[in-house]
Amino acid sequence: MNKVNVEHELHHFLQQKFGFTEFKAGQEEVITSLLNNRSTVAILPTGTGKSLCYQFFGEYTKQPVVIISPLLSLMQDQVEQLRLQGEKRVVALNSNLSFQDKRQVLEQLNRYAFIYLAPEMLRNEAVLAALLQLNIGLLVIDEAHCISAWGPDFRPDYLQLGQMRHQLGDPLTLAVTATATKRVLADMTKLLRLPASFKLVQYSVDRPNIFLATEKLPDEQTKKERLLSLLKQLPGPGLIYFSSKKQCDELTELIQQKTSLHVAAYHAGLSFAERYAVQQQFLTGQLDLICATSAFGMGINKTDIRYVIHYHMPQDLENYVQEIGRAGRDGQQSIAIILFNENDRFLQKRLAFNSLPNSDELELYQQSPAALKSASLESESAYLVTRYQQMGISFADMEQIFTQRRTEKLRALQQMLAYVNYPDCKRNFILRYFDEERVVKHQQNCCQLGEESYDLQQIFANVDQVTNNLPKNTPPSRDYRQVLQKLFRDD
DNA sequence: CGTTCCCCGACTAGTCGGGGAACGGTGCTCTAGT
Repeated sequence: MNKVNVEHELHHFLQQKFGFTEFKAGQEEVITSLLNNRSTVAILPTGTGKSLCYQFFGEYTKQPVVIISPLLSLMQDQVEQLRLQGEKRVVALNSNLSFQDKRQVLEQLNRYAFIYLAPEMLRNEAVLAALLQLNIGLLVIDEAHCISAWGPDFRPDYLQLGQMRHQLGDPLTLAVTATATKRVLADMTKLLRLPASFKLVQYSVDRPNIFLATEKLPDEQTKKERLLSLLKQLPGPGLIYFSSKKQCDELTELIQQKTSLHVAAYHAGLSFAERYAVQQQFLTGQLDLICATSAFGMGINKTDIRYVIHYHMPQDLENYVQEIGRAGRDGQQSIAIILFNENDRFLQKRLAFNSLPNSDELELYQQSPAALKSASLESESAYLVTRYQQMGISFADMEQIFTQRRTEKLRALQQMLAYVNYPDCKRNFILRYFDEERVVKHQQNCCQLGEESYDLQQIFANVDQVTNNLPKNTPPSRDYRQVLQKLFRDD
């Protein structure tokens, strides 16, 4: 079949199976690359329908697709979405399944077209054995930046994915993410052990419809006042990010008291059910804004978020771009604002340092395996040391790895601070950080230069059209209570 | 790692400063017992 016919057939299939008339940017390129049997890394901006790429491949080739996903809620969403599309041969193989259900799924794994699981699940030998029986058509690493961002100090099983991939017979692989610097891309390909011939499909991280601003405030009190005044002026819905659960709760309460906005907090201190309820209320428009920690956001498909405010700047620009990328997916004008106080830098510094075991800790654990064992249930760093040991990494190497990792984190934080203080076009700063050679011309509605003031009314001049102009592909709204009941019917 | 805040004792009756505590994000899985 010649190229034109193939293209025609892919479009025809897209229309028939998914009901779309056009591919979004990058989708066709990724799918074609996979159909040519080339492992692919896809760096596509948020909201471009990355999951369609592998869904299409699975449906088109009728081969099973295994998706490695970082979060249970993300798997849940994707499974539901596929079921809504009429695909019933889909399963999330995780700890939400009862022992019996899990055994049953594993015995009949070949009945499923799409299998979701977390990297930790691959440690389970029964799971690995069942996957080996399968003729995997495509292995997908969803949110693949997690390999580099979470693997070394938080989710060590991400570091094992390359070995797991090899054990599964080096299947055709697709790694997808919205953000990756050259260094993160190098981490991904190395840790996944991708063949040198892999195809890179990369689009700019730039989101031109998001105005970028940073404001320096002398103290906490002025910061709060500025936040409240912004909330009274900004069109919603919106999102505020915090680096502390405590302050996230406190500010949620303050906003409830001082404004008429409907607001809720979202962080890991809440139960799964509470988090799910908040998320659904936000998606269905019952909440005007969410105050959240970095726990919120991955896999959130809300197209009309108008602003993302950072009450605390994040630890690096990768996270920043991920977080502000949740705004304006409908393509309409949106804004990202960092409220910065000099003391905020210490908060991030603490977080960067304390997440990793220090040399005293390592020495203690090395001398006393009993101390390590008893601590590993409670202490994050002891758990990490245990897992590194299981991977066959010596204490000496661990010390080196953690030291290097700390240095990297500090360097990334320095860049974040440099961004906050950057006097020139912030958009260009981001593009440079992500190694893009392209330079954008600074123009109206791009960003705030230096510390000049910016005019919200002018930026949002066309916002009235915005709120009434929802995109056509909005998923059908569901009553979250029904879903919750379904999820917890056994409890 | 570094700031902030609170307590308390010391020199001289309210301020100075030293010590110490608090601050702090992201999630998977498995197990035992209900």
